[in-house]
Parts: sequence; structure tokens; C-alpha cells
Amino acid sequence: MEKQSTAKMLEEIGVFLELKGENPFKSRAYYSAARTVEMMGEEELQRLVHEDKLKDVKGIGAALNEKLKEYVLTGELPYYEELKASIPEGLLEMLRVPGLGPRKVRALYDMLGITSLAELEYACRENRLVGLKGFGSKTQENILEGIEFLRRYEGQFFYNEALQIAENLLAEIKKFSALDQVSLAGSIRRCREIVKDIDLVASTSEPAGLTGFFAELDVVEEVIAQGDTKVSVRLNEGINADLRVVGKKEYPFALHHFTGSKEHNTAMRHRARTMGLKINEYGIFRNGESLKCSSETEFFAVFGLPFIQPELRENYGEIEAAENGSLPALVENEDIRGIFHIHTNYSDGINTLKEVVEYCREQGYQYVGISDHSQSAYYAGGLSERDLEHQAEEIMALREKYPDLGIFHGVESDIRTDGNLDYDDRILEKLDFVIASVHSTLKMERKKMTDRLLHALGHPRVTMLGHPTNRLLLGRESSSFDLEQILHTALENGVILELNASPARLDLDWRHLKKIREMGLLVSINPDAHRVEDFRDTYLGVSIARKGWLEKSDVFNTRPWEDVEEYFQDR
DNA sequence: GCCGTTTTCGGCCCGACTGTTTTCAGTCG
Repeated sequence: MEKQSTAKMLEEIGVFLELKGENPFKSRAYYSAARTVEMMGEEELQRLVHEDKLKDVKGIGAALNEKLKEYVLTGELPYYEELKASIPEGLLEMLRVPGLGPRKVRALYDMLGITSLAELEYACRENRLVGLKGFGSKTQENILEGIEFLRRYEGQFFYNEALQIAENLLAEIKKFSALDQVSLAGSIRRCREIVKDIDLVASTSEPAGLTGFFAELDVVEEVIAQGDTKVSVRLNEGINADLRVVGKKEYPFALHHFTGSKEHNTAMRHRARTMGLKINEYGIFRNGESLKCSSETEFFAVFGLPFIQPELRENYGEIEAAENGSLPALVENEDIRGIFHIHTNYSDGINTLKEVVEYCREQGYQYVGISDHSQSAYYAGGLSERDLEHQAEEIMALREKYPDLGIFHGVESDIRTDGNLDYDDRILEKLDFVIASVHSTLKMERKKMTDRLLHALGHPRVTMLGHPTNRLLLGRESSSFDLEQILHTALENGVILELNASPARLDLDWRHLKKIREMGLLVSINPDAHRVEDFRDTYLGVSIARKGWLEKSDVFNTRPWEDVEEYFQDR
């Protein structure tokens, strides 16, 4: 049995027990066991079971030992199945409402018999929560808002999830024998952080054959519409995909048209009109006569423009920049030399320091910056001053062992509500770098939050501002503060801004990056990794950086090791 | 459910915030 599925099951048991109102510490035991299993090597769980040594692992006692043994050996656990069956499925859905936890969900189930989001919404509208013990009008209002919040984000997907689905789809389409060309288009091709559907453009001499082939793919759950030039389907992953099929000659025009954005296309059409031309998805026309283009590069050349990267096509000034030759040379994956904002198992990361270091060497990075959570981040196992010293010693040893990799010792320090950092200055002075981040009390009043951040930026040891807005895509709005003022102060104080590349954050937003670049601020593309697999999120960050017009020189972690070292020493 | 013992049951990571209370429970990070 895979350790991932085992960990997930333990996690679920924890949730079920909470919903049943069991002793919260019992749930915690399951959560902690889930984490322990997750941290094990791929074969370790199997081995421990077969050698009967599981019970020696901290956090696994007699009961968990028996259950895990049963699950690993038989692939089933009746305890889990029975527990799951005893709880209405809808209760899990209700837990997703912000502000609703297991106790409240349980209370709603017990007192009003509510077993789904729809029932919950109805009960709120009927004003039935107000009288309940522990509930009031404000709670009812918040729940309604929370449900609306969930609805608003329904049918939207993180870019990286949609991209993976889209690339698999692309690979399937390429199996069609009479295919000429095919490409992703739409918001995915433009690297939008949130995607509603997958757009594809293809050319072939057999359009009906291709649309039929596409509609018949295994990943297609339902065909919404199907003709000779367009197929709309719903994939079994829950996302819709549109394939537009054109002839070979029309391909560059269709690709440009369906890549968008709508705003970019409108601006291009406007430009075309001033030149006596007309654009649509089938071509560029002068007096009704079609011009010839074999690529998007030639398409732009018709208008006297160089190729405009798809990421930039948002009508954010890309056409003007193309015209006056000032399009940026966008940063590329290969430019990344090292990686910051890495968590290890000193705090809430999965991998050991040694594993992280070895992984970085395998990947060919020049350097890595370790930054675990600081002490007030209890929920994430933040490091005490003593832990930090211990970590420093281990890093010293690893530097000796692996002189070919730069290992920078940092910390992700919480910015407390008063704007102070989480350690004494004498501790911070020993570190190579400090990422200052807000993790709690995110909904401060605008002025207070601005002051809080300004205070932190004023600290001489702060190197980077971590996930500046604290937004979670499809989940949480940005904190409110005066960004302009923060940017200026960061510039004055030489603080690098993080582009947090975690798929749910992508914070700062690309819409701010162009301005940040114009101001001359530095950006570091950080994966905020909690396991080595997360390192690849850095390249998601690169996509967003490109969308924000950043060049190599704007990105701190494209710098070579020596330059980074120098930068830190000069602070 | 685990752990650690003053061996058989009591304690289990903290702090801010909100909304409900009139002293605290639940949620979130």
C-alpha cells in the first residue's frame, strides 16, 4: 500500500473523529500519525510493518500499530470504512465554508439535521440558525457569505493543475494521424493564474476526423457540442475543453485569435483598421483579400511588430512596447541559479536538511537558502533560538561536506502584529538572510497593516518580504495595505520582494510586477517548498514573472552564488 | 489515541480573533 494513500486515510479518520465529536486529542493522534507516515521513505512503512517495528515509532502506539498493519497487509481497514459510512458525505463539504469547523458542523447536524451545503444555505435563509446555542445572526450571515464565496470559485482551476491536464490532452491529440499542428491557446497559453477552461487550436486536412477523434478520447466525460470546426467537452477532471479546428493556412490566425486576450485582440484589430487591414480568426484581409502568414511571428510582422510572447498579451502596453522596440527579454527557467524559501523537517517541511541539500546538488543548483518557520508559528513547528543554533551547526557540517553548493542559512520570521520580528537581533545577525512574512491576523485595518509591514521593512536584518499580500487563490483575499508605500520603502531599504511560487499563492500578483520592475526593485522567485517535489513550483513562478514582464536581471535568484553572497554581506 | 510516569490516568503546542456570551467556545493559522 502506498504511503500517500495511507497518510490520506489517517488524515480522513482524524476529520471523521472530529465530526463525531470524539476527544480532539484522538484526532490529533491520527493527524500526527499521518504526518509521520508522510515523512517516511517510500519503502519504510512496508519495512517497518514486516519487521514489526512500527510500534517503536514515536506517535504510533498499540491501536495505530494494529490498524496500520492491517491496512498495509490487506489493503483495507474496516474501521475506516465504517467510520466513513457513519458520516453523511455533505458534512465534509460543509467544512469547506470559512468559519465552519467540525464542532459547528456537528452541531448543525445534530440540532437541525443539516447534511449538505444546499440544506445549510436554505436553513440560513430561513433564519433557523439564530436561535441555536452558540450561533447568532452574525454567524448565520458569515456562513451565507462563506457559501457564496465557495460558489464564486466553483469551476475555476489553478493554472498548474489545468496545465497538466491540458498537456496530457495535447499529447492525446498528437496521436491523430492526419494532424498538421496543434497548440494550447487561451488563458493557459497566456499563463493566467486561474483558468476556467482549456482552449486548443489545431489544423488538419481532415477536420471532421479530428473533431470525432477528440470527442472519443477516454478523458472526455461528456460532449457538450460537436461540429466540424469546434468541439466542446467536459473532461473527467471536471474542467471543460474547447478544440478549434482550422485548415493549415488559417492556423496562425486562429492561434493568435484564440490565444487572446480579448483586450489584446481588440487593440490589434484597432491597429489593423488604422492600417487599412481587417483581422479575424481566419486571416488578415486587405480589401477582402487574404494575406499569407505561416506563423505568429509573420502575423505580427504584418503590423510592423516583433513577436509578442503570449504571456504579455493582456493589452498592458505590449503592443506599444513592441512598436518602440522595448519588449522585455523575459526571464527563462534556465536562468534560475538557486532557490530560497525552503522548509525542512526542522519545522513543517517533509525532508531533512541533508535531503534538501543533496537534491539541490542533483538538480544542479548553485545555492539554496533554507528558511524554516520562526518560533511564534507554533502550528508549523517554528524554531526556537536553540533549534536555530542547532540547525546552524548542521549547515556548517553540510557546507564542509558539500563545498560545491552554497548553503545559506535563513529563517522565515513571522511579522508580529506590531511589526516586530520574532527573534532577538543578536539571533538574526547570525543568519545569512531573513524572509519576513505575515502569517496571522491577516485582516487588519488598512492603515494598521501598512504600518506593520513598514515597521518590518525598516528592520536592518530583513532581506525579503515573503508572500506580500497573503492572498490564497480561490480561497482568500489579499490583506489590505498601501502597496505603493510598501514598494517605495522596500526599494529604499534594499528589501527584495518575494514572488511566492506556491500554486495557491503566486503572490505578488503579476499585475504588480511590471511596475515593480519599472521601479527597479528586485524580485526573488521562491517556491516556499515543504518537500523537494515543490521545488518545481519555482518554474510556475517563472511563468508568472514572465507574465509580469520581468527580465533575468530583475530576478534575484538568477544571480550567481558569489553575487548573492556579496549581496547578503553588504546588508 | 499517545505518552510518561509520582505505573494507571491526566495532559496533550500557542495566540489572536470573532461572536457569542457575561466568561468562553470555536476557528484559524
